[in-house]
Amino acid sequence: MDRTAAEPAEGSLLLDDQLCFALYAASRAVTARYRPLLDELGLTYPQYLVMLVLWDQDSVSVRELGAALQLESSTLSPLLKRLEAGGLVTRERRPDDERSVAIRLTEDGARLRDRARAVPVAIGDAMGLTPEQDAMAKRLLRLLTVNVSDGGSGG
Amino acid sequence: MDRTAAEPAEGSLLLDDQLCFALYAASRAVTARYRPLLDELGLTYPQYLVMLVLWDQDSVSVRELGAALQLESSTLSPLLKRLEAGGLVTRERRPDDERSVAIRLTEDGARLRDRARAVPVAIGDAMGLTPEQDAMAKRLLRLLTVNVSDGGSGG
DNA sequence: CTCAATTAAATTGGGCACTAACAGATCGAC
DNA sequence: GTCGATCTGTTAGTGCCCAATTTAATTGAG
Repeated sequence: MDRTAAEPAEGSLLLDDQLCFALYAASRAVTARYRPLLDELGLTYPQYLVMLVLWDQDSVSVRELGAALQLESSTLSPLLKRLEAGGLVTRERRPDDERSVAIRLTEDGARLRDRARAVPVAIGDAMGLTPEQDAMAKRLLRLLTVNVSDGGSGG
Repeated sequence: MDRTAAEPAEGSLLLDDQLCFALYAASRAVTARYRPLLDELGLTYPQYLVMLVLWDQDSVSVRELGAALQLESSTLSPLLKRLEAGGLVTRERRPDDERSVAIRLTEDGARLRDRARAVPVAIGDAMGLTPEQDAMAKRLLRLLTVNVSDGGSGG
């Protein structure tokens, strides 16, 4: 079995031994790759993620968006105002609970979906992973996210 | 319906089909997990990454740091000024090439290394991946980073 | 029921990070 | 000495998190 590198020591402080750095670098590289594609749609990367949720399920509250994207409302509020200013969504208080704000697509926002369809195809192509590698990466990243989020220190 | 194992459609716009979202969420979750540990060291997460480089190799230029961390000088300059203000590093022009700025650890900065040793251990524990999963994740993330950075559209 | 306290949802403000675009200084070649 | 290239720093805009505030709904004591 050929192994790319030796097993790093348990408490290594070398940058290249850190999974966290590989994760951080990959995340920024992917976001950078999205940028020119999303520029054409007039979206930033987090805005694109919000639109993905709305294209799947229209009329969600800020709180529900935060739950889906694991983002705080203090991140979403200004972001949603920019989407509203761009004419892609509307924001209005829910009549039955005026603490909540319902986010809905405008016609422009709904129309953008067709143009956005090319984006994940192009990115998937650029990522250059086999379907098996893609599935494995998603599985590992979700496991990591769950473990790290749950305050669990269990191995 | 259960589509956890199903192969997502090529051009799916569902949030949960996107590897990019799994990556983005994992990256933020890991950073959040680091926060309380790094708070005790008086470091932010990117500052910690810079310190990892310096603990391995003292006296590096801004350019070299940028190459190691894949960050621009416009990110590093203010970050390094904060580290300098915190008394962890010094910045001075290189005598042989006064365009370059040499970043060096102060005694406090060097001393911090011992306290930092517990950090990757705690994080590794929280991540809860087996050594095989950890190695696989790093391998996939690096492959992803290279593919996505190289402008390659190859599959 | 009425009023105060508590909880919930969203917003606002401040600090750090990231990017793109630009400005200053220095080096090397000529 | 001039010119192009290199290295660093600065500025403006967005995103992210934390802490504090505002507004609305709920709960509890009388």
